[in-house]
Amino acid sequence: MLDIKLIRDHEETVRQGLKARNASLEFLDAVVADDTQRRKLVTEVETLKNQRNVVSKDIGMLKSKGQDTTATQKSMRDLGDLIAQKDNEVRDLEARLKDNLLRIPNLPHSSLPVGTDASANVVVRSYGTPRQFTFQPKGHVEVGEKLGIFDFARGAKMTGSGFPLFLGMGSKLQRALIQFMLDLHTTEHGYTEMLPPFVVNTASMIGTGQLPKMAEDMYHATDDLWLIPTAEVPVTNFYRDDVIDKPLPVYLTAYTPCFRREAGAAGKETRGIIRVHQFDKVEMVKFVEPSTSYAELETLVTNAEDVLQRLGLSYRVLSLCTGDISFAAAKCYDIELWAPGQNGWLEVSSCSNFESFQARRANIRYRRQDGKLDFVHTLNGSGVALARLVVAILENGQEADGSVTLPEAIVPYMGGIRRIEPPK
RNA sequence: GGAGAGGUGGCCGAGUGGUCUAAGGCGCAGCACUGGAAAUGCUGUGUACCGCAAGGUACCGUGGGUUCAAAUCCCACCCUCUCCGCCA
Repeated sequence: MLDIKLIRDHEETVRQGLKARNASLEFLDAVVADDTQRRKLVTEVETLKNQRNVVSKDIGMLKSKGQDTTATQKSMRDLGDLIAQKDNEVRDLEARLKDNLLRIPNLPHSSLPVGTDASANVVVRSYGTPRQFTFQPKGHVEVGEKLGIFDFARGAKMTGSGFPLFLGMGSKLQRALIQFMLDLHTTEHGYTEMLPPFVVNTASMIGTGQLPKMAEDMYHATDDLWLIPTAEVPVTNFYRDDVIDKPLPVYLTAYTPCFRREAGAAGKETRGIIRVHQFDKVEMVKFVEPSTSYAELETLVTNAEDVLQRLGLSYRVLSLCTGDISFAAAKCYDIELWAPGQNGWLEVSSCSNFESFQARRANIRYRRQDGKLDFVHTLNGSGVALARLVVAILENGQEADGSVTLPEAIVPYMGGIRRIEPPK
């Protein structure tokens, strides 16, 4: 959520920012109009309330002296009706104002490349050199099916398409990678591990920015609970409506499954486990002092890169352009893994600085040096997303005989297994 | 799911319709006293919104309602604790 004062005082700047990211201006227009109207109305109704408070106090005093106050009470009843009526107007106006405000995306940071779509994203660095194959590398579906480590047909039978099912070494590999990443972030990068609920309430979804706009992209359960699309939601909401009582920065990390309806995405990358409705992910979340958030974003990205470097995978880091960053982000780096079977790049991490956008929605504050309360800056990044990581490991590690050599770093987590062999 | 108790400022806790402008305590900050400290004393100490300001308005779990006036009365809901039931 943008600061209403920023909109009030620098409307043109806000307008330019929204244009740069191709956002609709209709919500901004509505907010500007309602804000003016609201302030006028609030001033009016508060004057009336002051009148009522003063007179009511008098009534109390007069009554204690035994005087008759019937006439005053009658006129106050009318005043009360007027106040109630205006209060209702204010309430309706504020509800609409808030709802529209929640639909305005964050403003892009000045350092972003300008552009309308992904083609304007900029590669800021690359790591590793893609392996040269002596044979034609296969896609992960073919590799994995031969190894018997997943069974998409049965996943589709028990749930539906897009719900992958891992078996045997595939299942173990997922588990090993989760363990490996959590250990890395907790022991070397300074994060505290959390295992949060996998479903959250509506207030949490609003807090991180999924609602109200992205309701169609998520699974909504009974009791008004939502399946989380990312651990970002429960972990960031850990401090919702709180004043953080420990020194900043606070780093948290969590493994969770992620559930995404991917509404409208059918037909694109639907084969295998590249785009699915359920996947596992280790997420990193930071709560930081505003002045440090861009430096913190850089280290966040390197924390994610560290995972990939240790696994010996080739990747590139992209700075997303103004037209391609997500709703709540002010700046975002994507990390993409090289997948030889796809002959292309796979997004496995998205690291974003939300500045105070989420903190303002979720009301997450800290006490500044001068004693004043202020909103923190929040950041999060995948560290990293599974399934696609598995794709890269399978496709990069495949051998001519159909086996897959695993990255050295994961071997201890696999109980010493270095290679997944096809069943005899 | 059932029964009972409860939810008040950073914390503890009083307050059952009218100077509540929420007592008192703890904590914190400043000052005094002191060689320095402890102890003691004094002073200050919530948030948001409206307003150029003076000032005003709102907030006692949340949302409604009654009333001239609600922390206080009524209704619904949420959460916590205790016990019972069910249960991996």
